[in-house]
Amino acid sequence: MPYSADHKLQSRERIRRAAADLFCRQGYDSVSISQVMKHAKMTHGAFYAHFSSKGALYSEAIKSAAEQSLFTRESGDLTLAKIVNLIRQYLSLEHVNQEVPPCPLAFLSTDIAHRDKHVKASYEAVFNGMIKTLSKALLEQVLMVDEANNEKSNNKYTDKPAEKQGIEVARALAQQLMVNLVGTVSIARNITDPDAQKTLLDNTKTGLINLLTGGVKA
Amino acid sequence: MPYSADHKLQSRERIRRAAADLFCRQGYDSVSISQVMKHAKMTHGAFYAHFSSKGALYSEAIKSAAEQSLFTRESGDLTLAKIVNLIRQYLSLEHVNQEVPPCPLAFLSTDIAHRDKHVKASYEAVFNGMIKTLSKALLEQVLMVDEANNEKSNNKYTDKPAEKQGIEVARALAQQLMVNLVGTVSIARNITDPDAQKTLLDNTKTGLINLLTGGVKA
DNA sequence: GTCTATACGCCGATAGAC
DNA sequence: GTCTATCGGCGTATAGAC
Repeated sequence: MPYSADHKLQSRERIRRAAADLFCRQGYDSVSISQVMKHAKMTHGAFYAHFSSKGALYSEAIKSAAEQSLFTRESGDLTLAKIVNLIRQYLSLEHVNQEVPPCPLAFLSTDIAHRDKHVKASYEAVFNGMIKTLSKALLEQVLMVDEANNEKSNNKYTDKPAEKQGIEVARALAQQLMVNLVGTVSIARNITDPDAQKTLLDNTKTGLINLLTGGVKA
Repeated sequence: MPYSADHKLQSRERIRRAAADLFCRQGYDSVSISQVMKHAKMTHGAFYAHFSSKGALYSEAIKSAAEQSLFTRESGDLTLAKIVNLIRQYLSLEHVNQEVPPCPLAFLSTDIAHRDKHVKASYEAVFNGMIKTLSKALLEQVLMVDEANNEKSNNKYTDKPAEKQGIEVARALAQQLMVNLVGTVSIARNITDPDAQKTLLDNTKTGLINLLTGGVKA
């Protein structure tokens, strides 16, 4: 056995990472297998010892991109302050310009819509994972805000236990957050005027921070 | 002159529309010129009498898609009620599934990021047009809401004329609106579970309507 | 302006040596 | 497992007849 099992895993991982980087940068069709393998320091022919097709690689690349993205890297024991920090990084020019590992949800969204169900399943899994992480972290915050609000306003959810209601609110909040992040970055990538780009990013930034820190301006 | 000038314009417009439809459905790379021309009831070779390259066609197709999208079709003399209606249509399953002419901003976003500056310029022009239309319509609404709020809360913008401040708020509101619409549809397209898809769309729907009709729940 | 025919290149996938 | 070499197909773009 001239090659160890570990060596194969390492090669596979190099391909996965190279693919994640290139696909995020150029999209599915504009990246060739030769190109990926070249970045992974191998040749074209070796590819099929690791993946059955280009589509299968794409599915893996989405997960790999998610693993490397700032979302995963910063999400250990998320506090509200950390979430705010995450928002700032996500909506930074560095992220839009891919100077940091980008979020596949924003950088590959329309590309994925044209692929098969396995690829979409990867996207969906990444999305659900982020929602889960976020909503769990937001739950505590939501309960605190609710408690504060209940003192000065009528509670229209009195027919439900506070905690169960909180979970729903937290999930909805997490979804709103993700939608705003992905939408803003998706659009900002196609805006060439740097001032307009910055305005767009900043606008969402303040909007989201307002949303999370109580929701209401006045 | 066996062909009238009008005939040429008609042919060009057929190509433009066919391209808009196909690009939105399949993305740039997956659509061939032969395919576009077939939908336009012509053959491959005739294409270059109308456009200089596939990229030039793409740039035009983005504008064509915008012209046909529900956003343009419904935006004559926008009232708040019409905007709410627009939001409902935009965030409908029919739009996500492209049973109505789709919004290129949501359906082509990552695809466009990989093309040249002319293509991006088209995207940017469409985006700016929509922001302009929306913010103009929202301005009136914002001023009304401000007036109402000023009676029961402190106005933190007292150092600026109300109208000028209103324009900025309206633009910010329009951007937030667009970001939410584009982000939600971009993500929802890749969600296979119909229930999760519907939840996502509905969640943004209520969030945006709350945002527009005063911003605050309580 | 539209047609048919074709030049030319690139890509995904496979075959077979080492 | 990785290499080199190649097959088969399809893409953009062009040439030239009508």
